[in-house]
Amino acid sequence: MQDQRESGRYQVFDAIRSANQIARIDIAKATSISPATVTAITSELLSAGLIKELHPEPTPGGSKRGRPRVALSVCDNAFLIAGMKIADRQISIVLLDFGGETVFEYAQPIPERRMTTDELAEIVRGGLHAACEACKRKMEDVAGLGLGMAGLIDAERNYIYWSPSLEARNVEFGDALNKVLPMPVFVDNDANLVAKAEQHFGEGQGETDFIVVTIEQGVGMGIVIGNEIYRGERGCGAELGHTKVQLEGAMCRCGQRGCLEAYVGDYALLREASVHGQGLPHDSVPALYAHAKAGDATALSIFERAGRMLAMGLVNVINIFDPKLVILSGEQASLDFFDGDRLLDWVKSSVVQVDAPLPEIKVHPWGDLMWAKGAAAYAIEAVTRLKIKELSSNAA
Amino acid sequence: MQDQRESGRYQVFDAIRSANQIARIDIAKATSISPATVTAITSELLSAGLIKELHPEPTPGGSKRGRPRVALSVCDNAFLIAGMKIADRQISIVLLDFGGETVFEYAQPIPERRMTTDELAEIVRGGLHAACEACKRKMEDVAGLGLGMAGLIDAERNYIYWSPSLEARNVEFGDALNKVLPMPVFVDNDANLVAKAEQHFGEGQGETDFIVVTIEQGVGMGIVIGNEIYRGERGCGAELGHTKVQLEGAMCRCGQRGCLEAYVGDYALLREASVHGQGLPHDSVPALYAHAKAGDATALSIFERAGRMLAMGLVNVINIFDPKLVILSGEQASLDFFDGDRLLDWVKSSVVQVDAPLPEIKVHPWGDLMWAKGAAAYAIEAVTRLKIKELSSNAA
DNA sequence: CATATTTTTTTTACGACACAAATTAAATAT
DNA sequence: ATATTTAATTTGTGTCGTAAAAAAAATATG
Repeated sequence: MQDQRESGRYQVFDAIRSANQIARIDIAKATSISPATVTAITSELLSAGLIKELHPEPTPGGSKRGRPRVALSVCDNAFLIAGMKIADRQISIVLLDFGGETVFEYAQPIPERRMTTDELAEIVRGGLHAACEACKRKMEDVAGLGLGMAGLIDAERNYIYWSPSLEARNVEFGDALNKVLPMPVFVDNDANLVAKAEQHFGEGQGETDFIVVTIEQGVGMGIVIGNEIYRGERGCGAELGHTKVQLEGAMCRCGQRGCLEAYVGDYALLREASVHGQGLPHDSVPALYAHAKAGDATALSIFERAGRMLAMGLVNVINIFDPKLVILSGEQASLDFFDGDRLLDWVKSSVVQVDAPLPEIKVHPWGDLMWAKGAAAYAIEAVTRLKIKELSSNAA
Repeated sequence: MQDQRESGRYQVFDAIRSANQIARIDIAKATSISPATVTAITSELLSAGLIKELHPEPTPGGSKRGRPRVALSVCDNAFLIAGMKIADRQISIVLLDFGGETVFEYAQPIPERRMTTDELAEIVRGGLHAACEACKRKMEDVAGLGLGMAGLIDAERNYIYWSPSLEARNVEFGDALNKVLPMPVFVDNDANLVAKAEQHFGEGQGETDFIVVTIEQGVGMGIVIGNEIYRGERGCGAELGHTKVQLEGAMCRCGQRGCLEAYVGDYALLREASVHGQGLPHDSVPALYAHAKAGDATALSIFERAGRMLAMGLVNVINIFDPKLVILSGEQASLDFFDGDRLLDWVKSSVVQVDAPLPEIKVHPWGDLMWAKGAAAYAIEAVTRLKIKELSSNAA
């Protein structure tokens, strides 16, 4: 984020991780760093134990003759990384090795939705401890923890302006966690972490600029510009869900009117159903959706309007950012509610028309664990940066 | 934009320009480059004629004793730079010296609004020629021309997807201009150029990240992130005016419905007035505004609704970018129409609420020439980069 | 089967660059 | 006159990345 100094080392390492396994000469090609420098850097990373040589050499892309290329890969067991998502009623934890492979998954219900800072910190500690126990690792083995939660969060400071999980506002949550956890912790808004997940494991692999829109209870957004999450001045931008789509519009749970979320959030759909009465279910979106599927005109119109509003939000994002790629990310069910194809048609007909290809819009359904994986990806990045910084200064 | 290689030289040069005059040691402090390197770089720039020593030494910040600091400043007369804005009915041209001081201003009516590519190129050439004549300079003296116009423009390619000034779509306007002009030309969307103008001459001086919203016939936006204009993938982002603020809303001149511009553009205001009849003027916004000022309830409500819609647009920008600074830029009259203070109150009450200072919102009225000055600032940047690149490669 | 060929990796030598430290320059204070 | 202070320049050093050369490790060939 701040300094691009140890860029060489980081670039090389990144090339290795994203390629999974790659020979030195291909690293040179991919990064346009000279082979000589690649040798220098890799030998350093090698002796630091961050990467390893794959000796059986499963002939990656090579040719028949000549010295065989020896593939490098990140040393999976160099560090253990944890990612955690704090949701309403449960926490999900994933443990990844340093290469990004899932080692263990774990979930645990939590008692209250809102807690004090110390209670929540204890929940985090306890959850991580339990997960480590369950897979017979020590918590001290975990080199970093990424933590995702809803709310307005300044990731650079591990600071929480507000979160539905916390009673207090303006919490130095990083401090509270450092008191009970031995490893560095990295807190971020969950939508940003979905962006990280897409970048490392999903549709954003290899892309330097894209936007992720998450659809669940609310609507979130993660903005990736130049491989970095864009966070704004105070770290609380990308609030697509509270973008206004109607002057003096529907009441949102944030207390303001006309927010996108007040039209497409689950509570917004149920609110409409309940007002109408007429036997429509108003306590479960899937149930309501079943009625729509069965052809109930009212239910259909509820989903249709919500979809149009969502399309409006997407259009605004595209008109503002002119991104190369937009990823619509959420659970399969949530995506179904809005009927991907119809949604995309609306979007395409409403963006500023240019005689150039429209931004690509990919729909990417995925499950609950991805939140935690995104958190872990964030932690892997941070730990890598730490370790490489250590390396650079040790060398000096 | 692409490579940060000759960063040292550029940083030093930039420090000199933005400080107007500054001693070497202060450059070192400001850029945290060592004095030794500053000496090396400045002597290079000096011998290239890009900067000069100010010998009378008007004691900048110095102290009493010791070797007196000698101030450096950019060599104003190193190059002559031109900026041009193409508007509906006229072109405005400004000639700046290399230090950013205005040398000459010039305006000229143009016959048609829409023209063929070659006609418009000829207008540009003719206008620049006339301006040079009028101040007794040769067109060959102009080292670069910045050109601003409305429309969807890919600045990096000098390519115009669409512009109200051109009959054709998808025009390689850079090529057309290169055929008739001897100097390099840099074309950009006018809203981006207002951002450049704010960055160099206005409220954006010294800021690395800010957003400029322009209010005139339409609504435009320029996004500055990390000192660079954000342009998006195809170079046609930041279309705030065509952001949707109402589902299935009012018809916009772009052919779509519900665009912000369809509520706050001048034609939108007049459309409302004309529908109502009742003696309200519907061919001049100032005239309509006079009625509002005089207390006409209908006229008032027209401006009020437009203002609320504009506030909605600003709120969306803030919720998405969480910027440090937003500059509202336009002619005094346009800003009056929307009543700055009331507008800001609406905005402040509708952004996502965080217990952290809100982004600063500055209102900056300015005149017609600023468009052209922004275009010139863009050209100065580009020419500087060219010259410093030349320097770097000549040294090698 | 020795030798040529090909391809990858490592080593070597060099040029860029920026910096710290030392030096020089140019003024004022005593 | 000489000391002091401050600014600018010079000098020598270390880092960094590269091109070119060398080495390594395989296959092809007569």
